[in-house]
Amino acid sequence: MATKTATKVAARVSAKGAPRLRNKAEVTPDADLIDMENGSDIETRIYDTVFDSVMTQRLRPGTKLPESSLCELFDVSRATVRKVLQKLAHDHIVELRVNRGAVVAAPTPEETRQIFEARRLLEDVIVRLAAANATRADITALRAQLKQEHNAMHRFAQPEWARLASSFHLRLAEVARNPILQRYLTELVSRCSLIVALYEPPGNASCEHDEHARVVDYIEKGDGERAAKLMDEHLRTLEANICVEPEEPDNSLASMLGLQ
Amino acid sequence: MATKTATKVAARVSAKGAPRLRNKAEVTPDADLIDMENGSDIETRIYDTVFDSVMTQRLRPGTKLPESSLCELFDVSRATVRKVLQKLAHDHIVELRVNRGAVVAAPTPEETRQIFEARRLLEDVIVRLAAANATRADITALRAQLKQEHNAMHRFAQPEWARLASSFHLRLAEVARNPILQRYLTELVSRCSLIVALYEPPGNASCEHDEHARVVDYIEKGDGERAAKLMDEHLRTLEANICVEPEEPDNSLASMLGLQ
DNA sequence: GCACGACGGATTGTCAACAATTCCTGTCGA
DNA sequence: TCGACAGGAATTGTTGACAATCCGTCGTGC
Repeated sequence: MATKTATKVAARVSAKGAPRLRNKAEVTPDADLIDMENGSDIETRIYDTVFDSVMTQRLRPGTKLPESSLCELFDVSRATVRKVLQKLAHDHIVELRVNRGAVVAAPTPEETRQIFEARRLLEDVIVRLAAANATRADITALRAQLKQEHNAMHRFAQPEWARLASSFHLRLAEVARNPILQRYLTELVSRCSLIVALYEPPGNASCEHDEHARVVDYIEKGDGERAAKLMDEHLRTLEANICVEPEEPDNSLASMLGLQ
Repeated sequence: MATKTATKVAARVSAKGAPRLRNKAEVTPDADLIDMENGSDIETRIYDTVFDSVMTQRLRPGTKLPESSLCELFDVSRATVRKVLQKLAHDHIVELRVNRGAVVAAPTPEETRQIFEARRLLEDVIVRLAAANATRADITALRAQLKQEHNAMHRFAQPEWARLASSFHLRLAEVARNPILQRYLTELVSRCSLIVALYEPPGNASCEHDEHARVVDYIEKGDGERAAKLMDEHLRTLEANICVEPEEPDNSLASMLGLQ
């Protein structure tokens, strides 16, 4: 049964992603354009698809990711899928259990505390850097991002909005002009999305739009101190809104069937 | 020629590490004891050996790491070596170029600036956490670590001392009680060692012992503010001591031959 | 004498088959 | 009715061989 569920979810993933490939020749032409770092096109595509599905909470924590399913979905060999899963595991997006395959990571309450603490401290540093380095163009770009976010919220486009709200924090890291800290924050933000998906009180908002806007205001003024303080409160609110009770192993079947 | 050099270096690596294995049965018995996370014993051994060789500067930046050499040195298949190299690449210890194999990473001047900036900011946060969370036992352990460091310095045991000096920073991160930040710092410290190996002014000391000791003093008093300030200066000194001139492509042959 | 292109060795990327383990399910006995 | 055990299907780990690519060298033409 678990297998069936995973397959169905994976199918949705592929539906969202680019159309299936028949062979390598089809994907080669435009590969160079997207190519970043070292990933050989198709690998980054698989990675990004899974990653994006986790960020938008279509792939929920604990979901199994069988190699064979991913193979036929993306029409690649197991070696390729395997490499991608390794990378996702290194980024703590999935958990790799020996001889038992990969599942979407499900952080424990203690890990949750550590992740949020690390994120608060890291964003504090990043916001100050952003306030020090922001150009006029940066502010304009951030405001454009905020507008998109605002629109998505009013359109009740939940997945889109969740993505944009997370994206705002990463854009801020861009302005800080330190790719290393940006990479660390990327990992933490995605893990936070994971946590929200795991412990979400149904129908709870993840990020207040106004707080984002006010952070940008302070950054524009170069007031890193106030911007950092506001961001800290913003993240504490986010953390407080998730109910992280140790009733983790419960929601397996009974609740899904509406019993209990 | 490059291949020859790499092989020679790798040979030294294996000489330092545990004795060669003939087959799997030999290593299985004590594997469970060392086993951490998910790595299947032999993989973590290869990883640690390479990692340690980089940290102690036996493997210099730019050194090639051919798969076949590592295969016969550790008596494993290419798939295993390949997995380890992927992991090392993810941690930015080696660089993986498509179709051209792995080399020990050689950070550019710009990357160097980013790494040191990230490290300074991260250690600032960590030191404050450590000051807030340190127990009596932690202080005792840190002092013991300092003593070892002191001894190694006076014995002129350079590689040992370099390892211990880096290790001190990581121990501090342990005291901060946040494994995530600790992992980030581990990555940054190892990359700094890499940089020191790349841009080292011959015979230059990497870490002042006294500064480490004074940081511990402040932490014992719970004075995170002063400890952080001191650590910041300490790291700025370290960064200032490496000469990162953009004459990177030059020192290839002329300087090696003592000409120019 | 020098630049350009082709060939061979070496190295890496990819794949498919085999071996080992786990999970599910059905049966037996108390 | 419940627990334990065993068999089989499904999934993962591993290996070896094959294909593609890169590097150094040689040869040819200008």
